[in-house]
Amino acid sequence: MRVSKEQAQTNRTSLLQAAGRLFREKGFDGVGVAEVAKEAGLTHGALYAHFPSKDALAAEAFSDGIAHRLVSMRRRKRTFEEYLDAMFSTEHRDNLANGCPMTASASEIARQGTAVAASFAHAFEDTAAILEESLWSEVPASQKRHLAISALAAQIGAIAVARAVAKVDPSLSKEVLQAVRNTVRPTLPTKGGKARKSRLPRLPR
Amino acid sequence: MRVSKEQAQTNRTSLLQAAGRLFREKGFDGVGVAEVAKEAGLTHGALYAHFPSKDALAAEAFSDGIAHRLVSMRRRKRTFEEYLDAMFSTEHRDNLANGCPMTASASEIARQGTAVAASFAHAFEDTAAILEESLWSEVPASQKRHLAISALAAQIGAIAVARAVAKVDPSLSKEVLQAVRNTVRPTLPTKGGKARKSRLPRLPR
DNA sequence: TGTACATCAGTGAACGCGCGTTCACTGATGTAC
DNA sequence: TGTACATCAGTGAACGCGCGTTCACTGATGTAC
Repeated sequence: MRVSKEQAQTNRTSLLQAAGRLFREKGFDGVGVAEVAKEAGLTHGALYAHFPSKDALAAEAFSDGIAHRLVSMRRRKRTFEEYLDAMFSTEHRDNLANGCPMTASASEIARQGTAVAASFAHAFEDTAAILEESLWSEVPASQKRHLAISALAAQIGAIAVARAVAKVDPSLSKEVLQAVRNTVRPTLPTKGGKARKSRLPRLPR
Repeated sequence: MRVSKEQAQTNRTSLLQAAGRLFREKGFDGVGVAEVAKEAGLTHGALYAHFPSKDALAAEAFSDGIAHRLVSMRRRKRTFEEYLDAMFSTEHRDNLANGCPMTASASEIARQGTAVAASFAHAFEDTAAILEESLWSEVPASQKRHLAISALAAQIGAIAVARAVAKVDPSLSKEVLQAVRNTVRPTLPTKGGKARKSRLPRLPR
């Protein structure tokens, strides 16, 4: 039966959230539309009143998931090092459902439709831009984008590997996170002596 | 009808190769057993004379693909920098079919069975060990494993991202490969002055 | 070496199943008078 | 404000389809004599 416009909008949001979470946890091919609808408290038929296809749902759920992450990153600003701590943490590794959509689906994106790929590209650029802003002023401007991009891409690999081996070799899993985390930490310009690895001045709050 | 033992062995190998290639190209869920069998010149029923299930086929095809890569890496030794050149190349990015199985399936491994995950863990350790040996003696022994692991994991992320955005933003795709490649290059100990980024003495052949 | 027979890799029809999608229908919502 | 009616979000049965797996059968291979 018909529902109010507010209720319809709420249902649409529920579908997007359920889809985002389930796709992150089980992959695009690992979840059916019926499961998504059920999780949102609806039947599968209702889904097609909101989205023309599963593909369209996937693309929109991905964008939506990223948008929420960007908002929360911008709201509570952190230093580059603090972002690294969060990105390479075992908590992030173990939290598929609420983790980064890019990280969850990285190797599957190339096999999805163009809509999902375009969402991914924008998500990557936007997230890298936030990371770039978090780098303190000591880092030469010319290197900031370079650093942000490589930190983000390297983290996607590190988390994917850490998740893959987590059950089978937990110590390797932690080792990978630590190794990559240390590698992407920027090297500051030398001051007469040897190069310093960053030891973090905080951004003004 | 029955075939000779040699032929049966050949067919088994064909199945493994076809499975490896197709799974790399389209993902585990993107290929059916019928397609694998057809690619190997057989019917789907024959597959079950060689493997108990699709899962078992996937795990063995993965191990087999890695084994072949390790053999070819060990045969033609390269320096660490040469490995990096190959790993972060656009050729590797565009060659799903013959690329690294770990890179092709990274974010899907955690959702597969334990057999595939165990194969992945061994593959990662073995590949990292070869990279570690390729690092020239100037690098402190204590850092070698660390460097090898982070280069490998970071590369998996870089290639995944580069593949995801290749169609939609080719210049970002190249930028990611270059940025991560430069980041994982080891920093040599300083000699009185500033730190040097590696400029590559060759391994003895 | 030649013959009879057991073996078993490979074939292809058939199985149940869950998938994405469609559609006739329901009934509360929103609207026109 | 009250009534009649059009709208349309949501339901659930049904669609065709391809999936992984099973199995009775085939016939060349391998083996025992």
